Amino acid sequence: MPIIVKQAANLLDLFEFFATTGRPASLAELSEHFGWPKSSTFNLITTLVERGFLYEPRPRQGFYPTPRWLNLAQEIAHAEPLPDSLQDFLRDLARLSKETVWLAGSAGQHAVFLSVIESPHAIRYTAQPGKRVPMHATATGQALLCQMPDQRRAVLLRNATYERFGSGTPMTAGEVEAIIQQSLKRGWFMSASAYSQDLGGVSVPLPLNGRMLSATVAGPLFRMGSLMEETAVQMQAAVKRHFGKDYFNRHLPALHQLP
Amino acid sequence: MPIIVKQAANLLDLFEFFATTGRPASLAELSEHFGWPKSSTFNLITTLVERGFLYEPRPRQGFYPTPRWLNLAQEIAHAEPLPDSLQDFLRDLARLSKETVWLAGSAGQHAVFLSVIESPHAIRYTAQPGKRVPMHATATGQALLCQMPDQRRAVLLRNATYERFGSGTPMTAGEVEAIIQQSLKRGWFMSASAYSQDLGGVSVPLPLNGRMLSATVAGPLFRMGSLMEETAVQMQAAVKRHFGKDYFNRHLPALHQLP
DNA sequence: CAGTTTAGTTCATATATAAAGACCAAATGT
DNA sequence: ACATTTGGTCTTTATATATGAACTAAACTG
Repeated sequence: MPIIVKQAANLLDLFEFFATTGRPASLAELSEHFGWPKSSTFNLITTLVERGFLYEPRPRQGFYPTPRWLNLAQEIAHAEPLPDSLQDFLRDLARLSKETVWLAGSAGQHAVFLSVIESPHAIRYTAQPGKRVPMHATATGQALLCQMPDQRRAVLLRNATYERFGSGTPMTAGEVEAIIQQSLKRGWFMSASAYSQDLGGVSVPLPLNGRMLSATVAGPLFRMGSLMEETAVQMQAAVKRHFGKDYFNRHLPALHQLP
Repeated sequence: MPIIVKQAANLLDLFEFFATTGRPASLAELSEHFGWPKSSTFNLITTLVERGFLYEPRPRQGFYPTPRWLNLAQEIAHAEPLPDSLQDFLRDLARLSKETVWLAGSAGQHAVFLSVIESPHAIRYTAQPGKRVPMHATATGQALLCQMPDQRRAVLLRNATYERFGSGTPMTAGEVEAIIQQSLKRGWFMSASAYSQDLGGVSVPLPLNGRMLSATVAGPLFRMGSLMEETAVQMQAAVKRHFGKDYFNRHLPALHQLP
């Protein structure tokens, strides 16, 4: 249903492939690995080479991405950075909670993870930047939704596709809206197996100079279950420490402030 | 003639676009900027969003690449790094020569710039990682060619397309081979307007743990013209400083060593 | 060094896809 | 509150493109 541009997606696959293998790869290897016809693989590689994104570190030992990727990615990240204060804040959360923590933004009907610090526990929630979860069915997403103008939120929730992911998945726009209002009154957003099985999490909205973000702490329900309220208090305190005592008053008056 | 995968190239264009503008862009903006139909632009953006490579920093203010790009690029760069010693070496060359210096590897018939430090002079040679120049017609490329097994070099030179770029461009495989032999005997590779007009440069081959690299110092001919020999001596000395006194003996016995 | 296997390249064509245009929604201005 | 403009989405189809197959060149192997 969604229109995927095949060769753009293939290029991303290739990019991810090199990131995980970390080794040069020959045409034959790539063709084999992805199940692409040799000729197609050839064309794609040629394109990348022509544009200076792929080279041969060692003669006849295969191709590898040039530092150009890193260069461009750094320029991009540098121009519209997640402020250092945010990274500090995240690190703080990670340290206090010992669970996996992340920052998310929005993209259509989904929340996208922008920065992740994984828990040190062996059993933990695992994710990386770029991971997407449905906005309406997750605490992370709801903490984004609550920052939108009412009208836009209404539109988004109307167009959402309501699928049952777990026991607590909301199935109508009304339900989601109710959860959001209730969460604002409570002061934090909660998820407990609504989207990811056995996952418990606490999210807070985090508007920052016009950017619409949210922060989440999450882990296995058996660890998080009883600690949610406590985690929420910690999170709000951390927000105030990092972004100013009156941060919520100024940017999120609708959110209940915990003691 | 070369087969370019259009949508892969478009994706690269988009990537580069964000790196240069550094701002979020809406579908309409992108469509307008590239002259792509709205529908095509939509499809491409959708693909990127679906894969977690694009998000909306601010509601309705357009899309921007997620940190995922940076993440992957860092993993890639980290797994097969240009050693720090190489970067130090480059910096040293830049400081000594006050000209633009770079490191290059090979990709098909071209040399690709992997790392560049630009001259502080207002009039200087400008380049960035990913830039490609024909292997047979540049000092940078010839310094790579000389490291190949004779047979591979022969094949490459046979398949090369000989185009006249400037006064000194070699036009046959034989000419290139002669230049290479002569340069090895001299101890360094020279270019003077053979490919880039008014550009003078000195290159040395730089094989490093199996990798086939070359280093080049280049600037406008009016500055470099009389300093080539001197620059070459400095470069060889720098190589010995950074990679060991007997580096050339061990890795490049064919290269004449300057006093 | 000849024979065999593997790797890379080219090309015609069936097929998947990019794009034109119509449509819809939501801001913005009056 | 209405009209207008702007931004985003959907669908159909002509067309550009991905690919199978055939080919060439290089690397092994005994």
